Amino acid sequence: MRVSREQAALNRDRVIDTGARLFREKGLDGIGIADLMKASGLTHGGFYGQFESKDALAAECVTRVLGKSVERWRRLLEEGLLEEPGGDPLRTLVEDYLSARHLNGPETGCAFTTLAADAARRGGAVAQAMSDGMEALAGILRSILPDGGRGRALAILSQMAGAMTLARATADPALAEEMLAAARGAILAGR
Amino acid sequence: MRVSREQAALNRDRVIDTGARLFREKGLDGIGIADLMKASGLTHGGFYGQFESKDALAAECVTRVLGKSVERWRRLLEEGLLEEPGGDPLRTLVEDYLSARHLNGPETGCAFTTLAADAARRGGAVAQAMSDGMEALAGILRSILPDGGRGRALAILSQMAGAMTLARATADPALAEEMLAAARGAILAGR
DNA sequence: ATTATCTATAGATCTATAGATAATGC
DNA sequence: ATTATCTATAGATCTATAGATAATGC
Repeated sequence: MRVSREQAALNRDRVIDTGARLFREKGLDGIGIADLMKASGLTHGGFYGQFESKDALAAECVTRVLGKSVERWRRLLEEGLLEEPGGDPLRTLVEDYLSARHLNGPETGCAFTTLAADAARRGGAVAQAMSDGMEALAGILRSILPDGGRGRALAILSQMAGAMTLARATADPALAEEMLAAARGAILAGR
Repeated sequence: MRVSREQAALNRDRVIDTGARLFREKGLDGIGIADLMKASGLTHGGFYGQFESKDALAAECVTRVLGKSVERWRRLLEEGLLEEPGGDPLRTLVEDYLSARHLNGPETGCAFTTLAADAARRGGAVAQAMSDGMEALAGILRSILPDGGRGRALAILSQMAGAMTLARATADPALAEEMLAAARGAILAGR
């Protein structure tokens, strides 16, 4: 039954990865600990040896997901710079975020678009993880904006998150694509 | 036990109002039928005589909430026009939406900011109600934009919804207010 | 006779905990 | 000896339905 410390750490890590996916897919109230642990290949009761509560796991998942977004944005900017030294870094990020791939893959996408309302309701560590992620992503945006303004970075961040959130809530694929295109246009024109 | 048709219609209406509030406050998965009916002054089992399912009620609630937003926007524009004939209608709407009042009152606020992610997961009638609301609100925005462009209207709509959603998800009130101010600035400058 | 609402329940799920087990790490 | 994981369960909640009740509306 018992595994090595190393394996236990890997198991814990896998639970966070599973939560990161299932919470985005089903919402924080849409998946239970038992199913989450089963999807991680562990049993229900084992959860509470690794995490204090469901909220604590949710906060770790949000931190991980937004950390992955930071990594992705940095990589996109690096690669874009290498491929095309005089390119348009903001366009690179915006087209990646407001893409059909992101629209159709909420379970692997930005936590803002799937978990922001849940975070607002729960507050605490989950909301703190959201705040930290916002600061980090806004910082990246500032670094590639001509004036480097924090306000402009926050506006772009919320424009991107809002457009993807509404596009997914739509019953009409054409309206969804219009929403994304409109936001891409507004962000890239407003400079 | 049985009440008149008129009273039954009033009871049904009250359940929708209760759902409109509690769903926004707690999320679609955060409140059950039994508690919702109790909050409406009725018993659990009575629900299924009035609604086919929880999803069906949720769709009616989204329709009602976004209908109220349409009413509110129309009223704000009418009143603004009466008070100041040469005023700034877009500013009126944006300042009302991106306000501290709206930030602190999700249970009476725009459905986009509280229920969009849930609608994306559920699809069906709930997502259809979201789509219809988006079209209606975008139409109002178009009517007050100088070029009347649908793209610009959709961009403004998602900018407003996104900024409020992220502002509420924040653990830091200062960051929340920065987010709202940034979006107000971006929308009103981008004309 | 119809029907709005009621009580009661099925059957499934929820978070969290208690205590057992068995392998690790000292 | 410690501890990662297990089984089992408490106690609460979930959606939905069945069948009873009693007042309305014909």
